[in-house]
Amino acid sequence: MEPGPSPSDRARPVGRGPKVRAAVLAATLAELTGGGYAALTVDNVAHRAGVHKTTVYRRWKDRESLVVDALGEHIAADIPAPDTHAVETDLRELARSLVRTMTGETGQAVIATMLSDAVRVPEIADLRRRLFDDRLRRSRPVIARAVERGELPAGTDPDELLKTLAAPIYFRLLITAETVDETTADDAARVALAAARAGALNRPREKP
Amino acid sequence: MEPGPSPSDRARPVGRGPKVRAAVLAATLAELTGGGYAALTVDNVAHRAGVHKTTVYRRWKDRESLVVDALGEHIAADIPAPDTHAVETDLRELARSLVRTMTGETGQAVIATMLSDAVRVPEIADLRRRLFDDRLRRSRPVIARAVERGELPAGTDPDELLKTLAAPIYFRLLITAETVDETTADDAARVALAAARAGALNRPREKP
DNA sequence: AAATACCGCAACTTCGAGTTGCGATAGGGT
DNA sequence: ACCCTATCGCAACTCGAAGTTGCGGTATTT
Repeated sequence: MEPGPSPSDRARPVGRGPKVRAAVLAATLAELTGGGYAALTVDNVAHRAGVHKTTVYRRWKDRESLVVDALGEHIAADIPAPDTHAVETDLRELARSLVRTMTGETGQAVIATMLSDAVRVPEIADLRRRLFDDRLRRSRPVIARAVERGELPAGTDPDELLKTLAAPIYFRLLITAETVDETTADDAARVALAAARAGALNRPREKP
Repeated sequence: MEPGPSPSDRARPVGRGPKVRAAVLAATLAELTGGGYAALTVDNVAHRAGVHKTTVYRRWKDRESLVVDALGEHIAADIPAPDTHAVETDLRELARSLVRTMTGETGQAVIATMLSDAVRVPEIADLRRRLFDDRLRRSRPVIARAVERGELPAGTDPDELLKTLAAPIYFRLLITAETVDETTADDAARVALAAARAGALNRPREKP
């Protein structure tokens, strides 16, 4: 479509946009870390961004779209993908990295929002899946290398191993609400490694 | 205190209470399974319970207290505590039992609510902790018996083992949103057992 | 059958989501 | 430097749900 009424014409002052957008999204995340999704009001976000409520509604359809956008900006995390040439340390570093992001202020706000009532919004459910899928995709090579080095059984399923590594961390953070730190990460790494070495994380073998 | 104005007098028609209370709490849980915590309105609950909104507010301070009560009625779960005289089957049965309650309609509503914005309510955070603590307390003997039988290393930490057993189930249900069934339970049991047998779930040994 | 505790009803107040019209403003092209 | 226009601020709305209040009706127990 794109009518393109008069491509030769002048005047397209689209300069104020990005600044406002960034300020509002930052304010949204700040409000999420402060009071959570339920306590997030568009008015408070606007005030914090130094902007009027109407401006927010001109750029975002509703509160939910705003939150979706704000979370979307903060899932493109930079995951190191360690390569220490030893499974123990690689797994430990992966687990510690996860703990760092999950216990950070914004990380906690992000995951809490994604598990809050906002889950009813399909886009947010998608974001939640992508959040872990990204991490999974970038961490798979670490496991593959360990298998190639012969440190893990040949049939080891990278995804199963990585989920086994992450699960206890999420569990303690979300369910039992224990304090999660490097020790938790190291324990998780030790458990996952033991299970993998015992062949409990192998791909399901097809029946002969 | 209890003034007890005239204990000899007659007429104390306190009969209508329990019926209303039960109806409202059931309606609350039904609304939670239907639309979640955010979509729960007192008016809808009242309608479903065949009761007027005012009546609800006469018995509960606000929406949150109502939800706290409704969830509280449904955490006194009946957990079997299997005893098959073999760790493999005991663990498998524990995991399967967890999967059953978590994938049930009310079970999902309960856990979703406890992770929703209602977490800001301290009572609900307490309930969430108690929810797993109860299960932990009743399952500990199962592990203790396995250790006594020599099926698990002497220093095995029951709580660590049970958390390792439960974590992947919660994880797949809450984070990756995979389908969770008996296979998931059996996999979790296999992984936890392998880790325990490798001594990765021993109590932290004091330094000599 | 009568007394009392409980409930239904309607009419409030308050607060946040989301909308609208108008006037002010800032940034880009010339 | 100047104008043009997209964008923003402001105020005044509608709407729905939380929570409250006073009055009159109903059920339950003795």
